[in-house]
Amino acid sequence: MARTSGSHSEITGPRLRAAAQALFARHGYAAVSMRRIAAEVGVQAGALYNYIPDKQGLLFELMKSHLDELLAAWETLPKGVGARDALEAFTRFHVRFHLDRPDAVFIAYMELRNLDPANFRAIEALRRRYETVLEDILRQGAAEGAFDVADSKHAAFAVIAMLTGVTTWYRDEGRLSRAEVEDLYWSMVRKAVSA
Amino acid sequence: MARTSGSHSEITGPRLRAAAQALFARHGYAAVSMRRIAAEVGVQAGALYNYIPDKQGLLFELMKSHLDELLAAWETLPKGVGARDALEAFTRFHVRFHLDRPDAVFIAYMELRNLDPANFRAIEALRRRYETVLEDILRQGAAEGAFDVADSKHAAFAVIAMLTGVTTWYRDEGRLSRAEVEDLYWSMVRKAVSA
DNA sequence: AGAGTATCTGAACGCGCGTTCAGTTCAATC
DNA sequence: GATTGAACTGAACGCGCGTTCAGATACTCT
Repeated sequence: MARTSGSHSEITGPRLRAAAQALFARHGYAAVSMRRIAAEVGVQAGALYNYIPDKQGLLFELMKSHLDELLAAWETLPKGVGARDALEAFTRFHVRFHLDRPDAVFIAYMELRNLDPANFRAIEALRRRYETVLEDILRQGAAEGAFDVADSKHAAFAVIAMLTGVTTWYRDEGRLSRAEVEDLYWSMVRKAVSA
Repeated sequence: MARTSGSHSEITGPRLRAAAQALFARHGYAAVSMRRIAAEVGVQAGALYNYIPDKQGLLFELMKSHLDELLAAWETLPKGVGARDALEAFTRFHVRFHLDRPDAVFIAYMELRNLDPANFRAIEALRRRYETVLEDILRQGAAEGAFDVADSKHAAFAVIAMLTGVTTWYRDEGRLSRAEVEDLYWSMVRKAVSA
């Protein structure tokens, strides 16, 4: 299925994921039916099962691909050497990445409890990897004396929570540009961990 | 109903709210059925309607009473006069209050999208009032020159997001005491807004 | 033109949902 | 001990759920 020469629509798979992502973000996984997703794509509900194993698999794939993309994007980002530069890069990267994908972010943070146990463990592991990125930066900076963080792990949690919160209020039509938002958060993060 | 001389159980109302709060926090509003709540209370589903108008009303009442309590608790808190002391009081109060009510906090932040429009507006207004408390503290501190925050409103959002994030990782059995957690967050908040 | 195949429809499956309500239970009151 | 009335049961209501699948459809390839 969905091979190199489909007869009807070659793009139903991506359209399905896009529709599910928007609906899950807006109404929540449990409140969105397969029929509603299908209607958005323009097919009957049964047709969706040519592209996904089941509803749970659809949720898992959305969350996994989001986190895979997050980690991959960070790893390919060119960055400096010092802890301070790394922290600034991380802060700006996180804000920018999250502002570009509000729906995926919302789902990744809110639908964890709707994952099957095995899927939950897989997603948690990816999330933990990302948290460790910041944790390592903070630890390195503390060792260098550039930062004053007594507890790198919990400081990392606090910073990520603060940064991710940007998605709850930022609107493209709003008063602040993305660059201004980046600056605002970088200013607070920089001071919060400073020696 | 539920007057001073009920025949069966005088305490079913509070037990219903407690059960619903725990289940909603754990599994989400849309994923919890009235029958499951009823089983937790030890009655049949129909009996619940002696205490609530409907499922939506139950969710609304949980969220509203949480936010009412939050605002009332802040307003009765004795506090100093300066912006710095007010910010410390707010920070410690917020962390303590939220650590004491993880389920209510979770629901208040995650089930907004399951509220009917009218209920949503009521809850949003209460939330906005609370955000304004911090916003005013930051603005006052900036005016006094004690803080360096260019944008009180968005700084308030960032600080609240950071503080509320404590509920995602804190466990009573964990390494840090509540006092240590308060100190940790106060240290970061203080520096983040400092001049 | 005909075969082959990816795709989708439309109906059906059993099930659990929120909510209602006539009837039952039971403690308090007279 | 009869009456009251709050509390609760148990069954029922229509409905939408996730999922399956036989059959129809429409495209590609020979």
